[in-house]
Order: sequence, then C-alpha cells, then structure tokens
Amino acid sequence: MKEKTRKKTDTYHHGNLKEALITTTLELICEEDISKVTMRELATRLGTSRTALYRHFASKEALIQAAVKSGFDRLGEAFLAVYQDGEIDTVERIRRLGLAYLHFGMQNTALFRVLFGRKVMVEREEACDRDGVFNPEEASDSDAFLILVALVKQAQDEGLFKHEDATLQSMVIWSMIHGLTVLIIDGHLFLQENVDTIFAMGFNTILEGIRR
Amino acid sequence: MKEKTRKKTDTYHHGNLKEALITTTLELICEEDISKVTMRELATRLGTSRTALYRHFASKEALIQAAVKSGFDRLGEAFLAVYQDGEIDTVERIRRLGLAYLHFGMQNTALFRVLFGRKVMVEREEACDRDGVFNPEEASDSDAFLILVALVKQAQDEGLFKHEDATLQSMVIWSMIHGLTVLIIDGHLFLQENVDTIFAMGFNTILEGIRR
DNA sequence: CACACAATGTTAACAATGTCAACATTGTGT
DNA sequence: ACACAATGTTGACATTGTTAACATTGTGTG
Repeated sequence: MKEKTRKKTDTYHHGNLKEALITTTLELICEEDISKVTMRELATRLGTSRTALYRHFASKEALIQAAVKSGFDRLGEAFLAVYQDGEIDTVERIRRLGLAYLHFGMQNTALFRVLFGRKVMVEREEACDRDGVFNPEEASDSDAFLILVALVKQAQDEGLFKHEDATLQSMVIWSMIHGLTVLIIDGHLFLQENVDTIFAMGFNTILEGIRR
Repeated sequence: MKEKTRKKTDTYHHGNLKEALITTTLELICEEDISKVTMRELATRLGTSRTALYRHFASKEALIQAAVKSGFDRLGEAFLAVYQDGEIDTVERIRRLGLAYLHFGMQNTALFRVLFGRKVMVEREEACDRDGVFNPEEASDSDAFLILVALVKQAQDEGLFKHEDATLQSMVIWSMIHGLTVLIIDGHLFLQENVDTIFAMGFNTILEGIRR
C-alpha cells in the first residue's frame, strides 16, 4: 500500500538485513572511510532503526569483522582468477598475483586498510553472533597466502626456484609486496616514477635471490 | 601552600603543558592503544581540565600529529646510532638498521601503528597551532629513509651494490622490512620460527638481487 | 609601579556515537 | 489457533570531541 506492496508487508521486516548490512558496510568503507561506518548511517541507508542492527550483530566490531571476511572473499576471487589462468608460466603468474595485490590496495585504499589492520583474534565468545552460532573460520587472509605458497612450490617443482622452505620464500615475497602497497597507500613513499616500475624493480630483485 | 609551593602558584598554571601533553600521549599509546588516548584521560593524568588542552592544540588530531613527530624523533635516534657506528661494514650496517626497525616495531606495537598509519597531509591551515604559528616540517619518516638511502649509496661507492638508482633500491629494502614488520605486528603472519630467521632470509634474498 | 592585554585555565553545555532495556510487530511450527 | 522465536522500534544513557563564556595569571609598556 506504500509503493509496490512487494509481498505482504513491506515496511516492518527488511527481509535480509544481515547481508544488506555487510554490503552497505563495505560500500561505506569504499566510498569514504572506516570512520563513516556508523550504526546510525547504516540504519539510515537501510531504512531501519539503529538498534535493529543489534538483532544481527552483537556489536559494531562484530559487524565490521563480518565485512572484513566478505572483503577478503572479494580479494580472494581476484587472486583465484590469476591462479587459474593456465596460459602463463608460473613465475609470471606469481608476478601478476603481486601486481593484483598492489592494484587492489591502490584502488580500494580504505578497504585495504581495514582488511589488513590489526587482526582481531576471535575469542570464541565473540565469535558467536546473536544467535550463539559459532563462526568457525575467521576472516582468512591466509587463503590468499596459501595460493602464493602453492605457486611457489610449483615453481620449485618446475626447477625455477631454489629448493628452500617455500613458506619462508612466500613470506619474503608477500612482505615486500605488502610493504610496498602499505607505504604507498599511507603516503610514506614519495613516488616520482610509475608505481609499476617500482614493483618491477622489487619483484625482480627478490626473484634474483630466489631463482635457481 | 598545597604541597611544595614550587614557585608562586602551583595550581593554576601547569608550566609546560604542551610538552607534557605530547609525552603523556606517547605514554598512553605505548601503555595501551591509540584508543586510550582521550582528551579526558590526558587531562586527568595531567591534573588539568580537558578543555585546557585546546589552548595548546587545535584538536585531538593536531595533538596526535605532534606526538607522531616526537615518536619519529625517537625512532630516528635509534637509527642514527646504527648509522654512526663506524666499526662495522656498510652492508652489515644496513642489516642492523633493518633489524632495529623490526625490533622497534615489535617492542612498540601501538606506537608503530600510529607512526606509520595514514599520513595526514598538513593542509597549511591545520599545520598551525592555536597561535597561528606555522609548523614547517611535518613528522618526517623521510629522515629515517634518507639514512637508508645514504648507506645504500655508500655501499655502491664501495663497490658492494650494483650501480642502479639508490632510491629505488632503498625503497625495495624498506618495503620488505616494513611489510614484514607490519604483517607480524598485525597478526597476519603465522610465525613458527624465530623472527630473526625470517628477517635474515628476507634480507639475504634482497641482497642477492642488489649485490654486485 | 600600575595596568592593559596576552597566555593559560575552568565550568557548562552540545552534538555525535555505541549500546541497552522495554516494548511492538511479524512469521512459523505444533 | 496460539505460543514463541525472530525481527524491529522508541527512549534513554554514558562516552567522547569540541565550543562559548568566563576566570586567573604573567608580562611588557606607559
């Protein structure tokens, strides 16, 4: 009777507030900042009252954590695409993985900061939402890391990389790329040249140390 | 007449509130978190009213910025010590510089996060304190970086490093070390081994790519 | 020395925010 | 049909940053 009479009642029950909440949170982060994520703003955008949100998430912290998880999924998809591209050689694939990481960070500054900010260790109590349902896996940056490790191992098997601890090698690669991304994003690196130039330099440098 | 009758009046005027404010801010960050830094808490610790702080800093943001600058000075001192140690060879000095960086981060987790968080670009308006005095230099992480560049150039001159762009080489080294530090601090890297082991691996890898 | 004025500090108040308690409405299984 | 869980709303509270108006202290100038 309001506008469309969608189902029976359009007003009182939102339908899928929980999902919408996560989506809108990510939107807000990407549009502006994590500081723009406020329970009131979320409620306004979703057309509910602020306290309704607490039916789905125990706290703002829990909500953001859920958004982080979802954000990592988004990053993971981008990674998987590179990983599964069978046309290119392994080392090149690792390079593209790193480049995707860097570009993701630069195009989603605020989100990247939230994703890789201090990791909240789920305390088994707070890992439960309002229903008391336990969420087994926390936001897994580790998934993305495992893809890298897999590729490094593959490069070893193909005789391209030295046969050392693949996890350690991956950590070194990740550290360099992550550091570069973070320093750029947060404005600590004064860039004259193209970003990709610096990336290339860094990646090649590490390659020389790892290559067989 | 209160306790010591220090000067004339001990109560009303603090004397050097501005400095004390910065010191206490750093204390608060190191003890707990940036989240513990609140105008009220600061005022309480310093025995003044909260609004007195606004006589010295235009906003909380400005105060934290000043603290950041002071924090970088602290880091800079540790760096200079390594830089001026004349007994060791250049490459080893660079290694120790990196190690100092990593250890500083791990021992001052919360402070490190604030120092290397998003850099606030001073907008010429906000660079002024309440008096309208312009503060020319912002908190300079660049100082520390310049020390690294100087050492890299020196290593080039001594024929230890390839003769390429020293700034680029320094960026690569810094990125790797910074990334490692940040990933460890924020709990994204799952460490089985000793931290120094990973550092050694990373540093040596990059060395191989840069060394002559 | 007196006094105007800048420097510094205090009190009271406000708006924004996260959160809770008590109550209202809707859906659903027995 | 009805009890009860799921979901939403209103009103309130504490915490925080910040401002306005006023009070106190120090200091340079006549």
